[in-house]
Amino acid sequence: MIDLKLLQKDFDASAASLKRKNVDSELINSLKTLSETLKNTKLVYESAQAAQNERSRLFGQYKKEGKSTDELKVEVDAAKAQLVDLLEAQRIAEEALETIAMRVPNFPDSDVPDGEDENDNVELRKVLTPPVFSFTPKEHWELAEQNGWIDFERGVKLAKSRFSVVSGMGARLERALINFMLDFNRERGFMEVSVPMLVNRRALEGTGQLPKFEDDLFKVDGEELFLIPTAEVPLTNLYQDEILNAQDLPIKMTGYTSCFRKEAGSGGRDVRGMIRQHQFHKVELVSITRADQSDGVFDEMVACASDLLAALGLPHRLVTLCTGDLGFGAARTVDLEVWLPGQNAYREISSVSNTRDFQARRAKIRYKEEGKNILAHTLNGSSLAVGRTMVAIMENFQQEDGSIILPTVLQKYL
RNA sequence: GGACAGCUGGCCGAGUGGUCGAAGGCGCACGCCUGGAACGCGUGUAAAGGGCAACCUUUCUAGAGUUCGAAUCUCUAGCUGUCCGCCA
Repeated sequence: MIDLKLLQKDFDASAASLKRKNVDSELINSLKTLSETLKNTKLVYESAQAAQNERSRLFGQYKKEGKSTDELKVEVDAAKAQLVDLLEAQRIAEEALETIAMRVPNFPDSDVPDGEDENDNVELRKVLTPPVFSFTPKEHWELAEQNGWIDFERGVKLAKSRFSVVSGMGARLERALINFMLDFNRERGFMEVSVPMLVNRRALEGTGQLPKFEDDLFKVDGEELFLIPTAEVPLTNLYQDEILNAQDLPIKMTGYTSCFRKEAGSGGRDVRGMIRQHQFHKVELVSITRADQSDGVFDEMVACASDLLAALGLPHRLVTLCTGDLGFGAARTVDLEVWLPGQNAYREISSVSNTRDFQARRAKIRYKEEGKNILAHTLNGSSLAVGRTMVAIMENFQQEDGSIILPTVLQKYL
């Protein structure tokens, strides 16, 4: 959630900032109006309540002193009805504000480039040179089927479309990648954590998936539980509603989970192959930091993911997302796009975001510094999406006969 | 699934109707002590919101109720623990 005080205090600048993220200006205006209404409503209620509290205090005093309370009781009863109405008005104002505020995205950082969509993202740098082939490189699904690694049909038989089965060397590669990634991240100072893959509504509100994006989530029937779309949700919410010691920060974590997404809005994109599945594996990085640490940790996380790709020998590039392509909770995001020879294109394999205090405000993650409670900064990044890494390995290291040479760093994991 | 017990501040824990936002302890911060530290001693220390000072409001798991007044009484839900049952 954005800082509503800031919106009040510096409305023009805040509104301009949100507009860069394509937030409807009517929404911004109503946010302002609603928070002002709430403030006024509260003021009225609170002074009425203060008067009532005083009368109740007197009541006790009169009883002790043996004075008559008859007159006071008439007063108290009269004020009571009014208080109920005022409280109800306040509740309505609160609800109205929250309904909107929880659906407003985060401010982008001021230095994030303006833009409409992914075409306006800005390339930071390229790492490693794409391989040159003496033959026409195949796309990964062809290679996967030829090598017997992935069985798309049987995945559909077991569940539905966008599910697949990985077997043989494919399954071993998947497991090797997960272990390699976790070890790599751990060596960079990220503590390994294993978390639930089902979470409650509160957790998803904390990181911003709810209330706005419920259609993208798989929900367990009859339970208030959802399958996680990313390990970012449980890892970040680990510290939900806690006040941390400043000296314990930054907390840097890595975790492996399966992720589940409905891919509701993805239309017919990437239906073939394993780029966009309902269930996929991902090793995630999450950090909780002090406000002054998050830029530094952000760079560490980007470097960690990029170095991981480099260690696997995978050519990739780093791009800064423009305002229009930025996610709901992100103030800034760097995407890592891996080179896919079969598609002759760079495709997203990791996304590292700094949400600043946006998630922390929702999830109430704070730290104590000089006696004050300060909202923490939370960051998340994939390191890496396992399925897409397999795709990249297949396409980049394919031979003319369709066989695949696996990266040497994985040898000890296979 | 059944029975019983519990849920209080960063943590532990006292508190059974009226200055209780809550004793005490731990932790933490500052000061004294010390060559420096530990120990010891002293002081301070819940959160959110509003004025941004005094102060006011809200919060003792959540919701509803009783009452002039609820951490304290009643009901419901959730969670935790223990025992039993069931199943891996």
